[in-house]
Amino acid sequence: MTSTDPTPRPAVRPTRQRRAVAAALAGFDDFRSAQEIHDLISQQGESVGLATVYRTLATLADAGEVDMLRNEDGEAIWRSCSDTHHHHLVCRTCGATVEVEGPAVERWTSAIATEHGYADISHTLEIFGTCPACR
Amino acid sequence: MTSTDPTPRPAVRPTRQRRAVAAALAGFDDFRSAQEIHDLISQQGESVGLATVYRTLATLADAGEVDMLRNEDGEAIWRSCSDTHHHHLVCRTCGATVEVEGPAVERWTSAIATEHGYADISHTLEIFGTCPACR
DNA sequence: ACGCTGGTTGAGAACGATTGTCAAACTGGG
DNA sequence: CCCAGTTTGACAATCGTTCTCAACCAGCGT
Repeated sequence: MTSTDPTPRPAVRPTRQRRAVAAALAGFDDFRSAQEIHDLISQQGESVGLATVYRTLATLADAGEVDMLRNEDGEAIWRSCSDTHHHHLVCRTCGATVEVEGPAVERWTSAIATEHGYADISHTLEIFGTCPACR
Repeated sequence: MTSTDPTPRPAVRPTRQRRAVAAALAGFDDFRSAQEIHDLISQQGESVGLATVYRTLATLADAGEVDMLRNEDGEAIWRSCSDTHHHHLVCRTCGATVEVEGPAVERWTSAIATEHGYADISHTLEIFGTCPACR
């Protein structure tokens, strides 16, 4: 085989819209809803459809380039993230976010899961509180 | 004071509808959506409006008598629960649920939060996996 | 540079969960 | 039995998110 390109070739094209979303994500470090991100893009003079924002965020989330989690109302909120596994400490008033790591927690969850015979484990852990500035 | 009834008097009345929701909740031990609970009630011959199911579930959740969490689609799902603080190990295939407790995790989250100056802490922690029966 | 092919986009409709509205029905106390 | 405050239900209204589909654009071979 003459390097028959084994990769399925995702064919993700670098378009103006995707750049705009990436730029918007780079502009803040707390979690924002798709609507807010859409608004931010508009304020930056760009024009990107809301549906496209959703599509792009979903793609980025699949690629592991952004974190997506749900706030207490069940809305999806996103932000760019580091590539290591971590969790978040989020201010429920202003949204200020701190990435935290807890090896012990990771160990605990897999131990618990194994103990009950569960396989293929994943978990969600988010901490909400009021940050110093908002108290 | 002659016991001037300092409580705002919640006046939660035991109605047919509330009993029906409670009965439905007692009928299963995994998490179900409001719609599913509503359907279950119908199948049991009772007739309760969907809005009432939502209202009742919200009330029960406030009272701490049911757990409410969100599945991966962001939908709210409920089930009756024990009264101690705990988390869940949920099978992502069949929904089988195990309540788990992790004092260490509770301690860790509050420690992390305090360390960063966050107050009034709450947290969510759910573990998803494939149960023995579904493997 | 030109045209083709398939990924991408946008506007708006469609959707589905959840909440709000408001008059009618119900509950418990007096 | 009456009254005042709760609760309910049918349905409209929200709201976040996804779908639809024709127009558009990027990369590639010629």
